[in-house]
Amino acid sequence: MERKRSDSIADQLERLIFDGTLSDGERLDEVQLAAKFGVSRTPIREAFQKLTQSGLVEQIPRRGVFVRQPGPVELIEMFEVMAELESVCARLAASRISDDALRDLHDANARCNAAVAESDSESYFRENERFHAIIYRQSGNGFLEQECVRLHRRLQPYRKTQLRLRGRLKQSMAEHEAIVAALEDGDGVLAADAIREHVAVQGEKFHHLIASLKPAAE
Amino acid sequence: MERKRSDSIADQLERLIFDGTLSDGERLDEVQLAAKFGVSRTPIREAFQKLTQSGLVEQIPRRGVFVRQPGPVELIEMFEVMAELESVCARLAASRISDDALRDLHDANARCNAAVAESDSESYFRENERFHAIIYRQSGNGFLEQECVRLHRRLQPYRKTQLRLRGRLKQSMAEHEAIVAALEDGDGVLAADAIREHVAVQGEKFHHLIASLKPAAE
DNA sequence: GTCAAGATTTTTGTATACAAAAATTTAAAC
DNA sequence: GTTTAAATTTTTGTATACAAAAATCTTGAC
Repeated sequence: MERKRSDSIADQLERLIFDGTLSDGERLDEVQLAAKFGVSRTPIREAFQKLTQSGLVEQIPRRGVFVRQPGPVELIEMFEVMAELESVCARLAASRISDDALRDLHDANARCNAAVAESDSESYFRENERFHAIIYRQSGNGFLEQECVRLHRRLQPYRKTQLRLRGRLKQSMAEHEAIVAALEDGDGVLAADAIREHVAVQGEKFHHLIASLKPAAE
Repeated sequence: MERKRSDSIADQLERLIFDGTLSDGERLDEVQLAAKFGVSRTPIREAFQKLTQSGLVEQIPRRGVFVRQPGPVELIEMFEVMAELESVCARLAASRISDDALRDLHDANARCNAAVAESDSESYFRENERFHAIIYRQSGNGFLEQECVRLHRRLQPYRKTQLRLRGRLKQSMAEHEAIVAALEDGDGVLAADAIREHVAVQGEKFHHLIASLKPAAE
């Protein structure tokens, strides 16, 4: 199953934070969680450190750990950074991308389209992730790729909220096509601008979404 | 002194890795280090996790932790990403920067120049870091700022090798001036290009440096 | 009744003990 | 002499025990 008990626990806690079961500012009790997971405090504490690393949790010495849900501002900021990082990937990839990778991009797009048609959100996200991962890889910079994957993964749960926005998916696919076209032309600037907009708009949409949900929640 | 025993140990191990006392691929023995630091295995293991997070060490389950010095390729990649991130900061800062911040940039530059004149590398690095930190801050994106500080800190030890390169510091200061000028003009594109080159050249210089050292070492 | 100081309880951080997995050594078979 | 398999030793991962710090509760003074 998992490599270590603490890894499994970290994953489970991560999911609980992502889906909102553990809300912002909530304190995570070591002994309580230890009992819940049927382990001692040690693996729980190790899991806490992993979560601290991902920024999902804040550890205050001698006080405990608290879940740290990024607020709207931080999320917008993260999407902005994601947009810029992907933009860099695209610019670098434009001159380095292989024909195989271009074929893979087309393939991922085709599968994405199919998923949209079938409203299969699960496979949509899988193929969308593959699309972006290919561009990261084709930047030719392994460290950049790593950083992109890390941030993409961290933003994943917030990306899902976009499914609710009517017409967004279809437009998103059109943007994918434009990005691939720019890469095929080897036009780095165009590809960079296209993907920056593509990602940045997700952050903005997300912003509008939560802004529109706010009044209803009160 | 420190918040926790494990934090202090993590810092000390970090320094040992940075200065090369602990070389690449070397295995870190828990009990040995515990004895050396006069603590139990627990804080050592916590320190390991922190180092894993910073990428300085690799943890292989059931096998142990191994020092992971970034190779030349990875370092070049990291400098490239740093250059792009700072470039983004400058572009965003150009339209958002405050007069106070511009004054601080001039001030940091003046101190940098003074440090160069006195060959005071300690204060040179402090003021250089301040210069870059101001630009990160003025991007107006807190998350971006955080990521920049993180990467800057990680590259710090490798930046120091540049002190050996004759004339580099003086040129570097001229580049700083050009960056500030572009920011004062509110020219985001120019500022972005200037700082990208400024940082990227560090990576290249570093590359040349290690390349020139390689044959001598054999 | 309110506030403060001390005592008690929690809770975190560290040490130690134990279990399971990997590495190493030893021994036996060919 | 080499190779392989079992036994021993190391070493990691987890549990438990203990100490110190923080939080909470209690009690007493005003």
